[in-house]
This record gives sequence, C-alpha cells and structure tokens, in this order.
Amino acid sequence: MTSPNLFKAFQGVVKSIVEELAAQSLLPSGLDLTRVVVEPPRDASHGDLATNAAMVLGKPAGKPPRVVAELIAERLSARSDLGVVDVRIDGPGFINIRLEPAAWHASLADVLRAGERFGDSDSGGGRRVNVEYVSANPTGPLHVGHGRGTVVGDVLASLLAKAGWSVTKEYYINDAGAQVDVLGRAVYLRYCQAAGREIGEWPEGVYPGEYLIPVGQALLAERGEVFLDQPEAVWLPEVRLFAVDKMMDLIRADLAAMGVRHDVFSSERRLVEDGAVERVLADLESRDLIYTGTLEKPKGREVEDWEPRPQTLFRATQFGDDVDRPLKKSDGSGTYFANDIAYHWDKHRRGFDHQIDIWGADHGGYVKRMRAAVTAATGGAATLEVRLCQLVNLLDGGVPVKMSKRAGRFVTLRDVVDEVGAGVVRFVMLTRKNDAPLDFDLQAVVEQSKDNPVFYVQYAYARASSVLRHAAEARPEWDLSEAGLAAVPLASLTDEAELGLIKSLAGWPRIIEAAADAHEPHRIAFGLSDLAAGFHGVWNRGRDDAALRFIVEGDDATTQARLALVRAVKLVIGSGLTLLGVEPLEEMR
RNA sequence: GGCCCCGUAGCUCAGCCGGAUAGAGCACUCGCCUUCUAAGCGAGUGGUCGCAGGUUCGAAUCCUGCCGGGGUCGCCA
Repeated sequence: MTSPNLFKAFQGVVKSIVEELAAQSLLPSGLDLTRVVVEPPRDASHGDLATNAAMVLGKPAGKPPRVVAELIAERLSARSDLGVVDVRIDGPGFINIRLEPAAWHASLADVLRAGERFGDSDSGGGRRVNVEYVSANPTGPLHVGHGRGTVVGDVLASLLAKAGWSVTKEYYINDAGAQVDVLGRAVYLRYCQAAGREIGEWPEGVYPGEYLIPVGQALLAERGEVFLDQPEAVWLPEVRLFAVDKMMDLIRADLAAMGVRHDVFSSERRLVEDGAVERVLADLESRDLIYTGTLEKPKGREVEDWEPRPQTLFRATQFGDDVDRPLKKSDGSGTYFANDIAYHWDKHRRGFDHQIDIWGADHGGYVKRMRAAVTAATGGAATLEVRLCQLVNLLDGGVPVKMSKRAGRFVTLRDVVDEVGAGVVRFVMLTRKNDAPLDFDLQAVVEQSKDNPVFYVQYAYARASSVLRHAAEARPEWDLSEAGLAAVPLASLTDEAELGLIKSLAGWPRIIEAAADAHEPHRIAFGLSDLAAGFHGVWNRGRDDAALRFIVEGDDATTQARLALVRAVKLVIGSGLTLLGVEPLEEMR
C-alpha cells in the first residue's frame, strides 16, 4: 500500500514526458531513465521541485543538456493541471519547477487523508528480510553498548516494514560456546552458596556477577541439593541449561523494557545438536571449499606461543576474504564461525535470502568471512549485509561513567532505561549514524532545552497537541480529526513559512524511503528534528505577530486551515516517533 | 604488516548511494523578548570538505596512493 509522494508523482510525469518526446522522435527512444530523479532543490529560491533529467539524458540523447531541458520544460509548463506555474532551466541543466499554493494545499490534504499510512511505500514488494540484532551472549544483563544495536536493529526492522518488506526480527542465542560453561560454573558456585556452603576465594575467570545470586537460589529451590559435592561432569550440562534459560529471561525482560520484541529466537546449541553444522560442512566439503592447511603467522603483531599447525579451513579467499578461515577447534568441535555458517544457512533454508545482521564494531574483522560464507553456503542465493555499531560512551554531566567488570561496577541498559526512559534511550541512540561513536550523557538527554533533540521533537508534538486542545475547547462543534480537517478549505495558507512547512511534510516520504533503502534508521531522527525546527519556527512567528498565530479570533477560515497544518505536523511527527518506537507526548510536564 | 571504520566551521555532527554559492546545533558577536505551552526568538561572523592524483559536463560524495585517529587480526564469541 503506497501513500502520496509528490516527488515520485512528478518523477513519473517527467519520465512520461521523455517517453512522449521519444515517441515523437524529438528524443531517441529507449533512453535509460533510472537515474532521472525529482527532488527538492538545494536552495528553495530555485523552486519547489527540481529534476536532473536533462543532464542525465543529454549524453545518451546526443544533445546538449540545455536543449533536452528546453524540450522537457516546455511540456512541463503546460501542466497547469498539476499546479505548475513556472518552469525554468538553471545552472548546468537543472529544470526547476514551481507550483501554485493550491497544489501545496492539495498535498497537505493528502497527508491528512493518508494518516498513519503517510510515508508507506511498496519498494520492498513484500519480499522477506531477516534482521538479526542484539544477539548478546546469554551470560548477563544487556549493557548500554548492546542498547545501540538493539535500537538500530529494531528501528531498521520497522522501517523496512513501512517500506513494504516482510520483516522477521531475530535473536541468535550463543548458548553453545565455552562462555556458557563459565556461566554454568558461576551459577553452580552461587548455588553452593545458597545451600550454605563456604566456597572460599572466587576462582579466576568466573563471572562474579551478583545477578547470578538469585539464579543459584532458584536452582537450589527447583532441584534441591542433588548437585552438591558432585563432579562437574554430573552437574554442568544441566546447570548450564538452567543458567542460559534464566539469562534469556533476564535479557528478554531488558528488551521488553525497551519495547523490543523479537519474532524468533534461534539457539546455536540446537543447530549443533540437530546436525546442521555437520551438514553444511559436508556440503562445503563436497564442493571442495574445505581443506586442511596451515595458516601463516599474522605479521606485525606478536602472537604468544604461535606455532604453525594444520587446521580445517574454509576457502574464504575464493569469495573475497583475505585469508582462509578455520572451522574446527583442536578438540574437533566446530568454531564459532562454523556454527555461524550453519546458522546463516539455516536462515536461508527458512526463506530468507535478504539477511541483515547488526553487530558491534569490534566484530568488524568478521564481516568479510561471514559474507563469504553466506555466498558459498547458499550458492549465491542469499546475501548478507552487516551493519556495525560503534561504541557508546556513557557520560554523566560530561564526566565518563567508569565501568569496571572486575569491581562489579557496570551500568546496565536497564539502569539507564529506568533512569531516563525507553523513549529517550531509543531516540538518543539514533542521533548519530551507526558507524560513528556516540556519547550518551545521562544528564544532557533529559535536559529540557533546544540542545536536546529528544526534547525538541517531543516539544513540537506537544505544542501541536496543545494548539488542537485549545481549539477544541474554544470551538467544540468543529471536527478536528485528520479526516475532518482534510476537508477544510486551505486557501488562506499563504504565509511563506506555512507553505515551507507543508513542503517539508510533503518531503517526509522521501526521508523514509531513503532511510529504508540505505538501511540507516538515524535519518528518521534527523528528519524529525528538521520537521520540529520548521514547526517551532512557524509557531514562533505568532509571538511577534498575533495575526500569524494558529488560532485567530474572528477568522474561522484561517484558523481551520492552520489547524489542518498543525494536525498534519502532529500526524507526521507522531508517526515518525512511533516508527522509532518512541511514544509521542501530548504534553510536556 | 593485512583488513574494516572515521577525518566536513573553534566544538559536536548532518549531507538524501555524483549535481547548482557545502548545512544544523553549540560557542562567539549584535539586536529582541516575558509569550496560543514556560523550559527563549531573530540576525551575523566562521570551512583549502585530512593531503595528492584520477574518473566526467560536474566530486565532500566514486577510484588509487599517502597522512592522522579508532577497531580488529589461528583453535573467544
């Protein structure tokens, strides 16, 4: 289901004009129109819409851009039915189009009629895409760094859904590696403590996390003392399972507090037990993509006790990686990489040929091999895109918050959510593009000032709500719903700032589309800030000049038209915030 | 040493997968303000887009090589 998109509509018009010209032999036929776009000009003084058609088509058409521009411009000028009032050719061959105010009024009504659907598109065409994010090890609560990937993945998923993709949100549970053994041992110690045993000094390399105390107690309550004084081989398998279960409960609760809900949780252990890893490796082997070889020692970096040894290797270099990668540990079990190949292959088997993973930047060195493996394992049918999230620096009033795992002092994501709210966390995580480091200042993010983008956007929404509340009180007989205001005459919206705001609203679908195409959810947050700035600007004009206020005593027509604009602003900002998973605030308190 | 990311105004960052005199916020300077929602408003100063080549009608954007910062580098995940 698509919604109105003025720029797309004009793009279609320009293309059909080119085809028309071709049909009349004024231009060659069969020109490639994929690069023809209609967009807002960089400078509003150039016009309302601009197209690069003449510059893109000049060369293939064998004519100077300005000649092509003349041909197109002439026909565009004739389209008064679309509200075109002026067309001119500028610069190297841009065609700038100006629309009459009535066209913008119509576009405002379109926004209101589209409602929540405004900005939807069908560019995904219903194709399936899998977004895997968070996937933190099930060994403890989520920390702030996880929070960033969580938000980026979650909003990307929403964005793709809005752009017409069929999205599955997935979490990969790393419950098969050595760290869950470590977790199991830690929980066992807590269990012994719960049973009143003295355990002496806490062993090296075992999580001392206090959050494991209740897990040990729960284990005791559930299973009694059966594991006491038993060798590890007896208790570890069960304790490990128990512990992972509890940790996932913890993580799910953290995610719920952020408003995140995955569709699928996939277990690494399950994949291994089901033989998926063996099957994938066998398949790769049958295609001669696995061999036994010895890797060279990495240069320029000291590796302790390095010694050449033969390993089972995947021919990653055949698929663009820099070296071949090991698939088996010395004990014969699969490496994390081997299991991960099976996992991504499994996603492909489940019907996902578009896969997106959100990882921390520290896994950057892993991207090439994983993409190589996906290509190899699926015979090129599936593609993997990895988006890396840089570090989050947690600050408190400009001072870095010291986190030390050893001292047991680290701030969890939940701590932050409880302190500033999920909405604030979600928005702030998108105030930087994903591959740039992000400062998260606990004080700054709750500051009520223009410097704080979360506040600034919420305030715009609250102001719009407030104006509508006032209007509803003053004129209870008016229909101030989106549908109601869509039907109101808008001719009195003639102020330039008002028209500018309408133009910004009309451009909203472009922002969503660009963000979805580029897989960059932060663009929504930036777009919202711009919209909010536009609205605050219009609002502020009413300070100096009472005639420019939204509610004008004694002028119902103007008031209603302006309320339509306010309603549309509220609609778009509200839907943008919702897209980010941030609840819009009706009033600031 | 290899690979990945980053380098845009004094600071923090945008820049729509090549376009028209490169944008915003903060800071600074100068005015205004006490308001339908208060936690201000308007204007101005300010940039060799790290450096050097290349691709073309056109490059902050694409390619190559340097410089600087961060991450990462066999049986951890």
